[in-house]
Amino acid sequence: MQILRPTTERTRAIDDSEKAARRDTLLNAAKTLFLEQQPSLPSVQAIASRAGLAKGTVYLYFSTKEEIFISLLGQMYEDLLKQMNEVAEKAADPVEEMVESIVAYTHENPHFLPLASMASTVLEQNISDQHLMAFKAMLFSGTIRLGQSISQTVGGQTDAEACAVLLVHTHAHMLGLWQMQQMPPRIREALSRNNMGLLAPEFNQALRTGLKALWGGTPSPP
Amino acid sequence: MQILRPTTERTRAIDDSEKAARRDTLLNAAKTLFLEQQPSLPSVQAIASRAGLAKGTVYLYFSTKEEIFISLLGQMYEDLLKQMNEVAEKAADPVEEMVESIVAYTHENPHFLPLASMASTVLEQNISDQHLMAFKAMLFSGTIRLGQSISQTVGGQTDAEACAVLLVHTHAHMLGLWQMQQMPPRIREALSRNNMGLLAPEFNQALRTGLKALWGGTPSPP
Amino acid sequence: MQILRPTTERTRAIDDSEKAARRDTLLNAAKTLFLEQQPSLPSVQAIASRAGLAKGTVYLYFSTKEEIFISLLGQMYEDLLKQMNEVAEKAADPVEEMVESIVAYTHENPHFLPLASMASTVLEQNISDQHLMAFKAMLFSGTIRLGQSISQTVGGQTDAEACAVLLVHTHAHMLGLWQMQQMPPRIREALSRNNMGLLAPEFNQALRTGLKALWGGTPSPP
Amino acid sequence: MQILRPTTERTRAIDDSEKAARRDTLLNAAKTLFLEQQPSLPSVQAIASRAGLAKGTVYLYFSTKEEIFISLLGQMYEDLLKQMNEVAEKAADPVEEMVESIVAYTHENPHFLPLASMASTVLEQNISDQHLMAFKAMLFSGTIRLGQSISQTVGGQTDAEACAVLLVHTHAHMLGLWQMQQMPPRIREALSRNNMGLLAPEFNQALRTGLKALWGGTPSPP
DNA sequence: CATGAATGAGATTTCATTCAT
DNA sequence: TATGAATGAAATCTCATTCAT
Repeated sequence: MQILRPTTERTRAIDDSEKAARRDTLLNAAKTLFLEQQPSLPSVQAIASRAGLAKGTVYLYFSTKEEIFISLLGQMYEDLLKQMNEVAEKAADPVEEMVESIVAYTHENPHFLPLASMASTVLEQNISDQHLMAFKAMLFSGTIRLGQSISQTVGGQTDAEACAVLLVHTHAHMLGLWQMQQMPPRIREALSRNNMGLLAPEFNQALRTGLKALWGGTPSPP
Repeated sequence: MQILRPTTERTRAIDDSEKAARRDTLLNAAKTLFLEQQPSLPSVQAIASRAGLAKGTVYLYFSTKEEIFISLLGQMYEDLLKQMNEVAEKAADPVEEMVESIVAYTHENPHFLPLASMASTVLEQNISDQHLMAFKAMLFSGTIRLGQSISQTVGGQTDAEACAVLLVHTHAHMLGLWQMQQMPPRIREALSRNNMGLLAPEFNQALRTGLKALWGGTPSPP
Repeated sequence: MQILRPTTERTRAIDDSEKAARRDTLLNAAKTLFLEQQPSLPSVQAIASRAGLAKGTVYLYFSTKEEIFISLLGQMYEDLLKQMNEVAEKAADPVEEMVESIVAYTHENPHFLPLASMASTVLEQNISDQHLMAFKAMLFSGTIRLGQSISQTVGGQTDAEACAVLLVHTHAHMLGLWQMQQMPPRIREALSRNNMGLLAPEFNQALRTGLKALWGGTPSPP
Repeated sequence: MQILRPTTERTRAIDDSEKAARRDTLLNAAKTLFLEQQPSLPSVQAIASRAGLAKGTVYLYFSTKEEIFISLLGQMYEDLLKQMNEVAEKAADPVEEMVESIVAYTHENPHFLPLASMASTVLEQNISDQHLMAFKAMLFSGTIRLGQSISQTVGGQTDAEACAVLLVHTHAHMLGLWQMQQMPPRIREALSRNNMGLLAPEFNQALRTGLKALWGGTPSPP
């Protein structure tokens, strides 16, 4: 009696879970290739080959290449927001821990900020309004929810909405800082040699500094 | 004795001023076209035609298309830094006035932030190390200088270096905020209709808020 | 005693009449879609969807897309030949009435001539020899039969074979005329505006003229 | 002193005659390939390779693949009309000689009728209105001119306009006949084996028969 | 019988850059 | 210096057909 049949042996994704798995395979292939050839998006052919599928198959799961990467990015935002939420709910010093959460996340997901930086200039240019709105809606609800968590944790003095606004600024700050320090290693070294390291701020440290300033008005619980 | 020959009839730029003029013609054409078809960069053919020149001629003045736009962007950063410097030197409330200076500049130069947002992901990917370093060096010295001005204006409690660091954060914040609110008008409207306006913060106002928080620790002169 | 089970709920065509019905459903879907998007053949996916079936099911009934349309075309030729036969058997002026029969048929079946025009260049390129021969055989026997009818009606001076040859010419003439006048409406209007209407002859009238000339030698019965 | 420099050594078509030559090279490559793989149009890549040029170069001379073939077809119609004109001007029996002219032309240019048969269903579907109108205008003026020649030759009883109309019918008949006899050799043989040769009329002979009937009313000069 | 996931060949077109003239 | 012809690498996306389920 056969019970265990490895799903990987199926050549067709028939039910929804198999389809989701195949979608994930494609997303992973896209992620891997993007990491290899940053900052340009890999071609659909390359993604398909890496996933062991045909080019046409990719278009069964995503309707444009950019949709693949928005999807990847959306997943990451969701993960990050969830992780920050968990932190916010039990943190003694939410700001400090949020920063650490972001820093850790970007470290574990090195394609997150490169992709996030392409969102407005590249990715959002070739996806349907519907997908874009879904992405934004997810971002919105996650931000609101996180704002509420933080507000509750730090006490009543900062309301949820103010927290949400601060989160938007946090996001902007993170994006901008990352782009500033983003450059080919040889350029970074050259800047460093010429004492212009100011222009290539170390991301983690700069983020801590920046966010503390931004959230500074928010009193930590005594 | 100079024989009068109308410069407009000359088809070749012989001396340096003529060359500079031709370069400017190209930069202006590039700027105009970019404004028309944001957020994608216009083609070299389009830039050349708009400038009344042939495609090959563009490559006598710039070695890649991206170099044109980095050049345009560099000019704008220079202008903005200079303008902020003037403000910083005589401002009563430097932070307030710096924000207004940025807001005014971005208003007068609507291609500034779109281009700045493409710097790390698009423009810097296809220019020579040399040009990139020149761009960074200009940015560096401008930042240092502005930091000094601000430091002097606000008094000795905040040193020049700290001001430079704050300027880097200011830059990051501006970039990130702009990217967050950047989206097709119909998406903006849809967000607004769904009470998700939080995700499309009004740039000027958000920048004021953000920068005040960032610079907040800096005491204004009594 | 037949148990009532609504045929529409059956998802499988078991007996031959059900299979024929399903085939007809597909043919109708193909016809409708072709009329909508002339002059290109609709996709198999579109035909299947319109018929309420899956794409793979189409291939249970036809082995290529072109076979669907050859089938449709064959049906129409059969109908037309039959209709002309009826006319020929009792007509006072067979040529005159044949023309009217064709004109009426093409009017009632607007997809007939567009498809017939694609026969040699598109449809016949992707069907099996067997199907092509069946199509030709049907055409042949129909032509022969009609030739005999006409021959009998008009009297012994024109033999059946000569009539069949004239029918082949009739067919050719009809096809060619239709293709000449076939063009996008805006082009037709432009031709008309420039007094080049000669190139877009009105089909019905031109067919009458042409066929009268072709059959002219055939004496009508006194 | 170098005088003769073979134009074929130039790698760039600078002046108009060189450009025309290059266009011809492409048209010839297209013609050759079409003859080899009739009835499908060769790919642009194949045409470019055959011409010893790059794919992009093709698009400097033609804006779509279909434009190449309409151009080829237009050239052929022009040649044929001119040739028929010469014949008509001095022929004793214009109809007879016109038929021979067509037969000879189609024999020497075996890609003529295959392409002409694709005109309305394939070629005209992907070219600009402008090119299509130019094609039609050429056809129109050639037809008018030929009609006048014929009218003059045969004497005043058939006016030029009637001749033009007959030419349109001649064209239609030729197209239709060719399509009827057009089929893969093995099918032709099978028809023949089954005594269905009627359906694959020998083009030259059938054309003679058809055109004589069409032009029959036109009295030859005594 | 029916399904629809998977395939993968193919086709068009753009455009930055080079380099012969 | 200036030109613009030529290049050719991409890149996206469609769709007829197959075949595992």
